[in-house]
Amino acid sequence: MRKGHSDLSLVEEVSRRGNMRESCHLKKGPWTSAEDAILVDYVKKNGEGNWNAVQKHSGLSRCGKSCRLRWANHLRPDLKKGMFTPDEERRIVELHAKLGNKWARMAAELPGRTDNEIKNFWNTRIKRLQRAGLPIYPPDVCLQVNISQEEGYNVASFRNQDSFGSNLLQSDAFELPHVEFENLEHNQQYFFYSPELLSIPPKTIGPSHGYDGHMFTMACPPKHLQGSVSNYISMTNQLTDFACEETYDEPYKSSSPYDSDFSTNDPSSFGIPPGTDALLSSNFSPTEPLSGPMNMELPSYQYSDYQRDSWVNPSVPLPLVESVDSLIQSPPMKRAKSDIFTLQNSGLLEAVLYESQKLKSSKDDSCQQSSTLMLDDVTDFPLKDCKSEFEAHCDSNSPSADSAASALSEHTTVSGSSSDELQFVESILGCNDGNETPNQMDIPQLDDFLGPGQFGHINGRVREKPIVTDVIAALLGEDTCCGH
DNA sequence: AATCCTATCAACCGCAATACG
DNA sequence: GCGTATTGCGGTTGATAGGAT
Repeated sequence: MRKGHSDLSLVEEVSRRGNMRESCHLKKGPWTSAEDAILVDYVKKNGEGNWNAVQKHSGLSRCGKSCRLRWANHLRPDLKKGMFTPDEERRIVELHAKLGNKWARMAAELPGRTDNEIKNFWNTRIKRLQRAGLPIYPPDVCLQVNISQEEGYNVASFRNQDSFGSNLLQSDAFELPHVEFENLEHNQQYFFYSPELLSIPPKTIGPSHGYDGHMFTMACPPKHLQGSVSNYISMTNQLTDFACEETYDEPYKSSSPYDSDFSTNDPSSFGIPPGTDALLSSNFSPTEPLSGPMNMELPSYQYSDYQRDSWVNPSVPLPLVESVDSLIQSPPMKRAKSDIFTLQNSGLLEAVLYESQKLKSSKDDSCQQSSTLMLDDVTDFPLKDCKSEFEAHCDSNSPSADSAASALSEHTTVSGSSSDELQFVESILGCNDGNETPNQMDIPQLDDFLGPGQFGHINGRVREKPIVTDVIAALLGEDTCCGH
C-alpha cells in the first residue's frame, strides 16, 4: 500500500549509498527501485544465497537479511503478484487450520506467494473476523480438518513424529481436555450461519472474499457496538435471557439487525476447528469482545487417543467443534443466575470456571440431564495422566502449545485483573477457603507448554505465569479436591 | 476541509536452526 | 565439540492510503 515511495534516480541513490557507507550505516526502510535493480543484477550474476556478500560486492548498503527478504518477497521472478484468488484464500484457511501460524510452510504450498504475504493476509483477516465476531474457519474447513484428523490420527504417529509433512495433523500435539456440548451444534447451525446473518450486506469487507456464505460474507457490527463492553454485556444479558427462555428446537431468530449481528459477536468457538483449543477461541472473550491486540495464533488441530478414551462417550459422535468456549455461547436448557453472571463477564477463565461450577452443581442437581457434560467421563478425568501427557507430548514449539500459552497470557493480561480473577475463582470454587493452595503438583505449568525460559514477554507484556498457573491450579484443584 | 480511524503492506527485529570452519 | 556466520521464520512495527466522521 505504500504507493508514494519516491524512486530515487540511480545517481541520487549511488550518492546516498556513498554517504551511508561513509557513515558506516546500513540503510533501512523502503527499498528504492535502484536498490532493487542492484540486487536483481547481483542475484542474476551470483545466484541466491550468501546474502551478506551482496552488501560487500554490490555496494548495496543493505544487510544480508534485508536483501534476502527483499528478494524473497518482492524481486523473485516467480512471485505471483496481486490479490489472493478465492482458491488461494481457501487454501490458506485450510492450511492454517492444519498448521497454525506456519507461514513459511503455507507459502510452500502456495506457489508464488510469500510467507509475509500470507501472514499479512491472515492477520488482517483475523482482525476483521474478530471485529465481526465471526469464526475463523468456515464450517466446511472444520469438517475437512476434522475428517483428515479422524482418518490420519493414530497413537503411533502421535508419539513418533517421523513424517510430519505427510500428516500435518499429527504434529504439534497439544491436548486440552475438551468437553462435549450438544448445544454447540445448535449454535453453529442457528446462531451463526443463520440465513438472516448471511443475508446481512457485507458492510466493510475487505478485498476479494472467497467464502460467500461463510466467513467472508461478514457483517461488521455497528460501530457503536464495537468496543463497547457495556453494550456487549447488555446484549449478552438479552441473549442469555433469551436463551434461557427458548427451546432450542427452534432456530434462533433475531429480531433486529443488531441482534443478528450480536449473535455473531457471541464469543464462541464457531468456526474454530476442534483442537484449535478452547483457549484460543477464548480470544473472543467478552472481557474484550471486539478490540484490542490479540495473539491470534491458531494452532493445528488434533486429539489424542487418550482424549478420546477419556472423554468421548463412544456412543456419541464427536461434535464438529469442541471448545470450552462453547460454554459461553452454548444455550443452556437451564441456567442459574450465577451462570449468567459468569457468562457476562467471562473470558476463558470464566468459561472454564463456569464449566467447573457446572460440574460441581451438576452432581447435586437433579437436572443433570440438561447438562451436556458427560459427567462420567469428566469425573474420571485423570489429572496426573493428563499432566504426563502434556509433559510427554507437548512440544514447546508446537503451534498449539504456543497458541494456548499465548491465549492464556493474553487473557490474563488483557483482563487486567488477574488477582481479582483468582479471588473470583476461589470464591466460586469454594473449596479453597482462601487458605488452601490448590494441588499444583498435578497441574501442568505453563512452562510445560512453552519450555523453560520462554516466559519473557508476549506482545511486550510480561507473562503472568504465576497467576495463570494459580488460576488453572485452582480450577483443576476444584476437580481434585471435590472428591475425584 | 480537517481529523481520526482502519486496513494494508513492507520491512525490521529477535530468535532458532543450520552450515561451516 | 565449539564458536561463528548465515539463513529462515514468526512476530511486530511503522508508513501510507483511503474511508468515515
